[in-house]
Amino acid sequence: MKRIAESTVRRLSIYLRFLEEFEDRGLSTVSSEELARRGGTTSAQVRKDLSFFGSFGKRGLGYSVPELSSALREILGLGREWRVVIIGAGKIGAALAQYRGFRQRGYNIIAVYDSNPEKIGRSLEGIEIRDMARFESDVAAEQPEIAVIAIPGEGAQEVLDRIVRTGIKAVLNFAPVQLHAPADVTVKAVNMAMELEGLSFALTNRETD
Amino acid sequence: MKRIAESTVRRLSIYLRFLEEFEDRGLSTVSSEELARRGGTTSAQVRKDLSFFGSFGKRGLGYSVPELSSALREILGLGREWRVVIIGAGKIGAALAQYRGFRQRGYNIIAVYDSNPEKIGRSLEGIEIRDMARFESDVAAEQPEIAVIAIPGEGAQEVLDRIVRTGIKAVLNFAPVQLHAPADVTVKAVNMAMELEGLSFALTNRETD
DNA sequence: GCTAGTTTGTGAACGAATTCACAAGCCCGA
DNA sequence: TCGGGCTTGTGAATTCGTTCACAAACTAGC
Repeated sequence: MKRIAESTVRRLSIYLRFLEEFEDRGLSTVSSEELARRGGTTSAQVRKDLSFFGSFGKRGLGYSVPELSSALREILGLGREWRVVIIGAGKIGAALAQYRGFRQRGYNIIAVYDSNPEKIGRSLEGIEIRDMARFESDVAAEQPEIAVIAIPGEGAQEVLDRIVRTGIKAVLNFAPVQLHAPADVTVKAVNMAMELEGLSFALTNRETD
Repeated sequence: MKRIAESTVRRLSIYLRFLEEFEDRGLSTVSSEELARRGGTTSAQVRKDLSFFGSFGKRGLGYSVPELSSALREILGLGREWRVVIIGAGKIGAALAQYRGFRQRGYNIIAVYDSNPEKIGRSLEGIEIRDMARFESDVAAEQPEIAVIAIPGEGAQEVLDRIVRTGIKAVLNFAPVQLHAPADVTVKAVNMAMELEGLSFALTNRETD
């Protein structure tokens, strides 16, 4: 398979969200034009994005909503359950544990880890908070595919190193630091500090162009 | 000024974070090579990024840490205070309100808004939860520059429309939906559902290339 | 079954962002 | 004060992603 741009994958997520909405409303077909308008892009972009994965539409008619959404779900890896562990039972970890969108899309949170004895043994929305000391042996036994880092920046690289050593290949990082991992491990960052700076940059450099 | 790529601005944020770390450690100069290694990019990229804004280094020596970090802070709009309002006092809104990194960098949360009578009048980490009905008149009086949307997807576009009508030009969106705004309003999205799908895509399409 | 009207899929053209490569400039030690 | 060793700043080359433009393929109405 040809290398797919990250921007393409992001747009596929967006298209899927609209398709699910259309599915709920019982619409049967949709054009690239319609998807583009909703997703804030162009119809050519939509068609090009889809063309990397195959040919899903009918000329003159558009795309079948159920067919395309099922194809996108398959492409995005939503056709199966994923086991997820969260590291850090602070505010962010807690907000993530309760987020319903996770389980809904097949991301199954199997445990939250923390080092704080106060928190260990309690539960968050029915999910057990476990001692971080157990992390490696638990991963060996339960084989989660995805780890979420939800701790402050200082310890984050160290935790990532531990995650990498267990063999987990996909990490979502909420700590506001740049992390380093081997090339075969995918790390995505959600960094609101960076987004805010993007906003103040835009506000600051507004009329100067 | 020439149009600056979003990716450039993101990297500037990353560089700044390292520079602040170096400042704390009392280091006086840094090379593009060092910044690149830490930031996961190349030295040429670092120099090109900076070159859009001026010439900050000394050939043969590198960049002065205090000078470059102060220049980056200025560029990123961190040389002043920004007034921020959060819409939504749920889990995400609460996590944001308590996040210390905000105030630290000059983002001053002046209020949280919600429509739930149970929550109105209470406070989150010392920040008042106000009735969403007051939103427009409060904004007119207090002139916040940045609004954060921290509510579920369904009401998000409607809230964005209200924000836009007040004249606020910068919005950070945590709702997992694609929002539409006029071109003069900058909307940044933090969408963990999308990031997760990027991860499961990577896991799914790993060895097939 | 034929024609008018759509909409896809995709090479080719374009534009944007990254990387290369090197002259220019600076520091330091002799 | 001169030369060797670094490191910046930046045009040019390259790579990557988006947009254009149109033939191919389908529907529907007559």
